[in-house]
Amino acid sequence: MPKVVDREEMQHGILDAAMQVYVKKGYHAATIADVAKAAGLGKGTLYLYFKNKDDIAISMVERHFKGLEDRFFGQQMPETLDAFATQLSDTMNIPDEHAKFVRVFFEVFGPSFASDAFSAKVADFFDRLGDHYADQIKHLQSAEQIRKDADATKLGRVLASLIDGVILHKGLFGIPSKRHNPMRAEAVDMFVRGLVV
Amino acid sequence: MPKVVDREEMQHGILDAAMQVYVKKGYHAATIADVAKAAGLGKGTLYLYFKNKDDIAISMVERHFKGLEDRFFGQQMPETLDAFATQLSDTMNIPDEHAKFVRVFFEVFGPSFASDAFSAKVADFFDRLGDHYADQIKHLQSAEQIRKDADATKLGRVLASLIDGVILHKGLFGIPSKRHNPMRAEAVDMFVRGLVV
DNA sequence: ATCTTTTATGACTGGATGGTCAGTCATGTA
DNA sequence: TACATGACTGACCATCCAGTCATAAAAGAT
Repeated sequence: MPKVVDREEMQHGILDAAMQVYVKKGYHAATIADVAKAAGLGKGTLYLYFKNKDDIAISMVERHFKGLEDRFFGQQMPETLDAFATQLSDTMNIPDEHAKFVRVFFEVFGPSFASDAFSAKVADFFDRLGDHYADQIKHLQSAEQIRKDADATKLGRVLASLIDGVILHKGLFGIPSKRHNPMRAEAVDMFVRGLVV
Repeated sequence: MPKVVDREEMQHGILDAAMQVYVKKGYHAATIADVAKAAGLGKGTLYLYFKNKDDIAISMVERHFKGLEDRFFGQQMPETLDAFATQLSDTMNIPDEHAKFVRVFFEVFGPSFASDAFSAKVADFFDRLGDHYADQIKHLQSAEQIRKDADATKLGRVLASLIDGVILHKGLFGIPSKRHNPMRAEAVDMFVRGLVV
């Protein structure tokens, strides 16, 4: 048997390298040669693992969104308002590498939002997130933790926007944690105040 | 005197055409020829009014941000919490043409955020917006309209993020007004509830 | 009419880069 | 040691497009 390579591991390595390059130079300014160099590979080698430049970008987003999915949806149902608040705060405390990705994502996929299909796909993510929060709000309502006249569905969707806004601002403007932390706290506090009985 | 043309009017027309093209195809996919055609001009003519492709993008953003400046800062000091709420709701009710611009903006300038100078400039806009809202919150506090223990500065900045989040979501996902309106209302309500005495 | 200056044009060019492929290398098998 | 096969490479090519420029058109002045 000849030389054997773990394809997935290779792809991961290339994506890591690509990410570094894209965050630094931007996707369009970066050439395939740049990415290859950063990955310590020849240009042609990349094409053994990815179909073309677009394929790299798409794979990158898929890998990234998989991570987000866990982050946003992988929480347990909170039993108290305090627990909910803590979860929200944690969710908004996005790691730097995710934050930096925001820029690349919009550079690459900004134009894709012109397509209804693509747009719908991302919108769906936030709709589901809204629903997810709505469920938690409803749960807290039935547990008598928060006021019952709040419209859980709408509120969930707004919460998704709020969280996304806070995260995007960190990602785009590179707000350092020191400044971002109190902003998070205040955002959660603002929201929570609207919920107390 | 020979033929005379209103430069500014010409530039405006070109920017309008460019905007249409960019929103539809994306900035990088669009060629100068596309823009020229949309503007009903020859390719070379564009170079009489703009130095190069970048210049078009930059001028576009400048014109756009000037509009935003008015939109965000051109409000009078609210005397009641209700008035404040109405203003906020109006601010978030962004016109479609502004909303669509969001995508183009991020496509073109996403990578620019890697530069500290650029990033600082945009961040400054939102810091000023935060301060602007902080002033209004303070004013309402001294007018005994809202609770006095709220930290106006932090709250102002969070409000800026919230508003931006809501606007971005409309722009990026193309949420139609019919769905966006109740979201706005809920966002304002959520915020206002955190302010009542 | 004709002259003069500004405005308009689009064929052309030079540089850049995504993707290919003919050839080389590495590794395990017989 | 010879062989087989997958992994790797980078020079090369075909394409694309921003920006230029030689030429033509437009329009006010006289």
